[in-house]
Amino acid sequence: MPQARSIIPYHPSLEDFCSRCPAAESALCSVFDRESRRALEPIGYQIRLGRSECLCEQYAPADRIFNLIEGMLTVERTTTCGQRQIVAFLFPGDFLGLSFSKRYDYTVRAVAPSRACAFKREGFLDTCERFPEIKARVATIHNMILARVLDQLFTLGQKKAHERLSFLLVQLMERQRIKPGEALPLQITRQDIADYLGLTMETVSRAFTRLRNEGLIELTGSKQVRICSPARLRDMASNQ
Amino acid sequence: MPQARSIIPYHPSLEDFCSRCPAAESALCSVFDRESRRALEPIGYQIRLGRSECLCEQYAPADRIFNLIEGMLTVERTTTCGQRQIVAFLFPGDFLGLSFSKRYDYTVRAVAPSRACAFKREGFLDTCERFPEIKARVATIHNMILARVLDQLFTLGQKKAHERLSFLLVQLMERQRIKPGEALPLQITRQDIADYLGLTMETVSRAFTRLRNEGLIELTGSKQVRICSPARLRDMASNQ
DNA sequence: GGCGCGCATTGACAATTATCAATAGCATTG
DNA sequence: CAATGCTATTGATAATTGTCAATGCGCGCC
Repeated sequence: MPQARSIIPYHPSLEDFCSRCPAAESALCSVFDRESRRALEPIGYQIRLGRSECLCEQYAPADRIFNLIEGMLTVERTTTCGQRQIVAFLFPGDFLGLSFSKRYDYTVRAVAPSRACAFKREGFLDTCERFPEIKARVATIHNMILARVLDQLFTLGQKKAHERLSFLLVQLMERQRIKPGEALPLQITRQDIADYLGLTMETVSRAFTRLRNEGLIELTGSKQVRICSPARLRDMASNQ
Repeated sequence: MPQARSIIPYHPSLEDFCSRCPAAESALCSVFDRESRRALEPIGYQIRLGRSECLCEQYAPADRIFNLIEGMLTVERTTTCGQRQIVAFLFPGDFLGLSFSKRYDYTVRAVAPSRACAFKREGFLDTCERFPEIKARVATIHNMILARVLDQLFTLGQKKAHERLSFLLVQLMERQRIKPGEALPLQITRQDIADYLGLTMETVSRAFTRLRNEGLIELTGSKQVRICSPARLRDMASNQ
């Protein structure tokens, strides 16, 4: 398993980092004031990840928390017998690490070149103590995570292959704020999609073909989709 | 949808209620001292539920939180087209209600005659404010819920019918603290199991037969199982 | 005890998805 | 540009699960 390639100390230009951060308005740290941010400096890093490198690995001590700035990550679990389940895709602004136990329960892997802020867990929690808003924010995030996982659970339990794929496409569209008609960049492989939806690569591929034949999507490349009819796709995902 | 049948005001014998509560050592309220318990009196009820009656319903205003004392509940979501997904089974001592939004996202239904304590949400939260332990406790509970849902997600995404059933049986065994060899009371129907595991009733039935034929379980009645080999059942659930 | 009702099991068959294999597309590299 | 390797698509077939129907079992009710 490839590990993080380059780790860049957070200082000295943290002001720069944060003021130019593309995830600034959605990231957790946006609630911190300038002073607290300075307090975060000595415990912070910025991490760059290449494709398929890991931000953290299942069973490793959970001593850091992260904020994704740029790129796309998967949260996944793999069994000894090689089955992999992806439980989430993460996008810029997403925060991770606090809901886990002493050790990471999941491996977080980059599907595209990514950039993340990492903080020593303890120090970060100490800083958080001084911000009541942040607790509410973390609680909200946790609720959102639970809600998403429950949506996924419902999908895996009740839906057919093409419905599951519709569900994922709608979700990716919303999370990446793609407007109707705009091209949706997938970034992930068919295998990633399969491991998220509890299917095989081949079934996912056939589901793509089916949605294309029904005129719901256009495949403008194997990793780029145009959503022709978001409404009908949504119906496909939720209803019948 | 049948609603809660009998609602009994919490007072006047709250002391009695709590001191005799079979869920006392595991329930959330165990951290409250005598004084706080008195503060809960005016906002508390005790609710009795008959089979298939609901403690709360999807989309209803989430103004109450609950502690299950006796019986067994399902947490479920149903779509307009009639598909039902059970996301959890609840047992005495289990706490529910705080992770939800303004409205309940799920229906909570009794699968057996049950008894629960209900508290007005606001008042309960106010009381909680005075107990720092309770926040940690609630956080722990939420993490446990998330962990359980993720286990279920993994099962639905990666496992075959008989493996899914093994997973559920192991879980029921552990949650009800059944010792090896002891009879495991199921309480739930085959349909409930199917709706939890993302299968049909018939497939669940066949999975039972298969586990029986392989000598992992004995069916001592359609709602009572003896686990012959917990270890092998666990293997079946997790491994291959 | 007999009757009826609901739930569980089993069988036959259909639909869906997985598996295996072949081929195609596409990008990177020498 | 050809070669290579990886990913995606498609086809044929097998395995799994769903659907529909028949039967069995247990339990409460008269």
